[in-house]
Amino acid sequence: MRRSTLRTANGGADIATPEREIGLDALAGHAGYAVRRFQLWIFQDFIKTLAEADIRPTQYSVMTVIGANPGLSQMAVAKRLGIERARLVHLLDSLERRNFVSRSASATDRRSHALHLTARGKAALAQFKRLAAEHERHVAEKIGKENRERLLQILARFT
Amino acid sequence: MRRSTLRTANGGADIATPEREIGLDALAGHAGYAVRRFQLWIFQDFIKTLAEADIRPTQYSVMTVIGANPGLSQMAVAKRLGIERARLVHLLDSLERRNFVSRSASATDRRSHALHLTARGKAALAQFKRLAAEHERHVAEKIGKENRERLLQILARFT
DNA sequence: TATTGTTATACTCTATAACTATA
DNA sequence: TATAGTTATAGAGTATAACAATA
Repeated sequence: MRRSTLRTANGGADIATPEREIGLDALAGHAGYAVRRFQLWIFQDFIKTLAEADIRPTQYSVMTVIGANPGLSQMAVAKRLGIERARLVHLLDSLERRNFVSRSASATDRRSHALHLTARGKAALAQFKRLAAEHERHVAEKIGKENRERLLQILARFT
Repeated sequence: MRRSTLRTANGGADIATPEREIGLDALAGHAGYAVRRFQLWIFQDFIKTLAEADIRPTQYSVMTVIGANPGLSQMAVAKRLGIERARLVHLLDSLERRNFVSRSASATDRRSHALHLTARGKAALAQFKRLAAEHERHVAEKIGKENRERLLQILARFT
């Protein structure tokens, strides 16, 4: 492999180019690139921090919205969170299998299901929220408390 | 479907709850949720803006880094951009098929390939960069020029 | 006719593991 | 032994299309 090299203080020996020496060129000016890398970091930390609960970000978002808005239809949840309705079917299947969420018949529209957390789901969500708050502290530690708040403010329009 | 309703100015008729009326609860305080929604918006705009060139964000990032650092190995590109080396193989296959990138034998390590843009790749990348700059202007219009710069600053450590 | 939930398909992405040829 | 590139597989995630039941 042709590797560019650089002089160092260690007696002048050539060492392989460290990762950070590879320039990003135009990429450095693209918000999307930085946002994507940050999002990967943040999801990895979320998954790791909530690993003991075996809950992923999307599952957490679905349970949180159902918990705060009992009786919502699948379409309403899907639209609110920007999830495809076809995908929500499988997400709910797995949450129902774990007895966190129930689909019951809607009183007014026989096409749709009313979504509720079960008693077990409510207790579980309380735990998830504690762990998620811990994850959020990791974010604040990583980028700074004020930067985190600025970020939330700037991006509020997308939520 | 059981739908919460609200009084409106239109003579007091009940209307279905609009999406925005569904509360996010704890989700509103999670940077990851906002970042994820923003990232989806930004990638969609990128893909749409570069549709005429048929180039996606990851392909663009790979070509930009190779263009700025000719002769890099696949491992070096993969590590720098946080892409799995197994995935980079397929990404390069498609870029090579379109004659944008070449894999040539490394002079010093017969296990690795030296990556270069072809003449056609260089010309194409110049066009991609013009379109990507247009996409970046959409981002600035969406969140504001200063907010975009603040964002780049806050997230620079992840790039 | 349109909508809700469902099923199915295809393609992208992520995460591994294993193989080969080299080092 | 370890590394670079490759192949393969499995699980998420995304994007569609089509269908039955119902509006």
